[in-house]
Amino acid sequence: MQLATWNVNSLAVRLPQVLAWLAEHPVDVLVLQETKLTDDKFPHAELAAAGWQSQWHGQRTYNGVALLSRSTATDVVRNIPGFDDEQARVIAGTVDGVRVIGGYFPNGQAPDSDKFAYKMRWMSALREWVNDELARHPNLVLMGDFNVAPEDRDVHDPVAWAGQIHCTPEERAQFAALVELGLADAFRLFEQPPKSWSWWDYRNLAFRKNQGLRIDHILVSPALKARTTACIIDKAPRKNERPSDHAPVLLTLD
DNA sequence: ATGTCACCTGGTAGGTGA
Repeated sequence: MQLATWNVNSLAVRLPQVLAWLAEHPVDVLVLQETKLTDDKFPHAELAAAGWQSQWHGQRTYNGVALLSRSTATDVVRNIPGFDDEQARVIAGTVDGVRVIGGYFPNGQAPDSDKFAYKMRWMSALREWVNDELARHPNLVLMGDFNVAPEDRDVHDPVAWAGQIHCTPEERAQFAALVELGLADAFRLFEQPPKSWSWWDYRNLAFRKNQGLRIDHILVSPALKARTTACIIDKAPRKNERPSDHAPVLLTLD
């Protein structure tokens, strides 16, 4: 079984690239972030024609998430239960016995901003809910754009980024708290090329210079960790004409 | 080099968020 996550930065713009990528990587599950589509505009027919069922949770202009799957997703949940949120950031469902939670974590903008406080509240609420979900679903994967670089080795220039958004101690503590629920960062279960990033700023020729951050993650429960055989970042779509600023992350299970 | 992109409003540019 293969699962993947990709922040597409507008599905209206990137649908052809998603279809092309799926044709090359016929994964069982793909969660998308930043679809930036209202629910009435979601391209479920095009995805169905290619062989993927869709569950989606969108809004105007910003955010928006989706869960694409070969098999039907059941027990679908939109956003964090009990957490009042105007923003569409979570889609969850059970596919082939695996509980899949796809998240577009808040960016947080700057450590002293209201948006950062929201990011902290959001991550705390997510953690409490994921803890409940883990009790119900031993086979669980939490993946998406976390907007957190967990360690300095996930940052191209740790000195320049020290204390900046994505790299603050508070965000890293929130990430660590998710891991402490019993989840494993699947990417770090394997030897990886140094300077592996999942996001490169559109500015400053950052991709060409490989100046990026690893902020897109796949966390697996203990039962799934035992089945995990690979986890890679696929940089290829970042080389497309008109790419997303993020690359997909791919998980392979036995 | 703050060297980009996507989307909105309200218009042939400017603001916002990332």
